[in-house]
Amino acid sequence: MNDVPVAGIDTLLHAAAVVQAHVESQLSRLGLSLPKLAALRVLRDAGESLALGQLAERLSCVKSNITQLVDRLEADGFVSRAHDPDDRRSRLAVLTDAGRRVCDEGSRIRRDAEGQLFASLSADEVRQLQRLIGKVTDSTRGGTLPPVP
Amino acid sequence: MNDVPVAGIDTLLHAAAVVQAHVESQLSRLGLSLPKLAALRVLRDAGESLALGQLAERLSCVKSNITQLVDRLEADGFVSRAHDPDDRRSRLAVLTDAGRRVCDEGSRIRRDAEGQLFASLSADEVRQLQRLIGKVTDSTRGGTLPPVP
DNA sequence: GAAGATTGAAAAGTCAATCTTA
DNA sequence: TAAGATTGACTTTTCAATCTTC
Repeated sequence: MNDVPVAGIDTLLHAAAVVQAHVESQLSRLGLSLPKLAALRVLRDAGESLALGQLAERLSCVKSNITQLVDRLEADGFVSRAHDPDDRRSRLAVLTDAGRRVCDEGSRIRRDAEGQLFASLSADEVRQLQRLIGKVTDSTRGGTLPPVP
Repeated sequence: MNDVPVAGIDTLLHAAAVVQAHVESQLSRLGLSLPKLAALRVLRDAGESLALGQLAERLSCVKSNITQLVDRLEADGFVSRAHDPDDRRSRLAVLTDAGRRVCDEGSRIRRDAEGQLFASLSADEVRQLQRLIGKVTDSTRGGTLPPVP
């Protein structure tokens, strides 16, 4: 009946939406989105190729999502699928030359955008922000808030 | 080449995902999601009904999104469409009895979840978090960071 | 012509079911 | 049977094109 905003689900979700939109507007000129860039970075850090299941695990998402994300990255020419010589069930996502280039450039753009977004915060404020966000994030884990079945 | 995480795009986006998932896991037993609940709350606060265009504006999203969101809410029985007597182009979204009930109950759930998520922060820490997030959000506006065309 | 709404296509995510291989 | 990947259905969002009405 009252609905007084106690603290800030909306504040947090709105800020995330703003930040995401800002970074993606910069990435879009490379034909990249944040999910695409994240996948390319995981591949690069893993040494150019990874089984789709591994990719799903490292991106903390479900396997069917990866199937479709790799579909789009393959259509973009940033990744190709290959057979796993050790297990014929498994498919490897392999970074192409174009994928490697766009990953490096996208990582630069992302880092610059991050710098811009947090430029108005002092180093101490950044640490504070990390700490406070961490307290919120952690509150959903560790039995403090048991998940509703 | 270096990719040192300067501050925290990932921290912020991850926290938002965690918070959203937490709240939606609680709302799901009512058949509600955050977008659905937000729409119901806007309707309730507007006095039970609103033209779809107004709804889009107050939810800060595009009109075609509202068309489909209202489709789903109508399928749920929480909203119905009506004709605008003053303008035959316009459609009104009208809160049903079930919609009103679920809006009230969803608002309670949302408020409780908010309390739980921020329970480990002191009142002062909550203010700090709001202030710091506000600085990040504001950095994308006001000419500090002109949008890339 | 411009405003209001809808439709169709796309990206990103989830889940459930299925198909192939181990 | 279980693991790996895909497919199909659904939600949420955007954009472009369209249709009706002003």
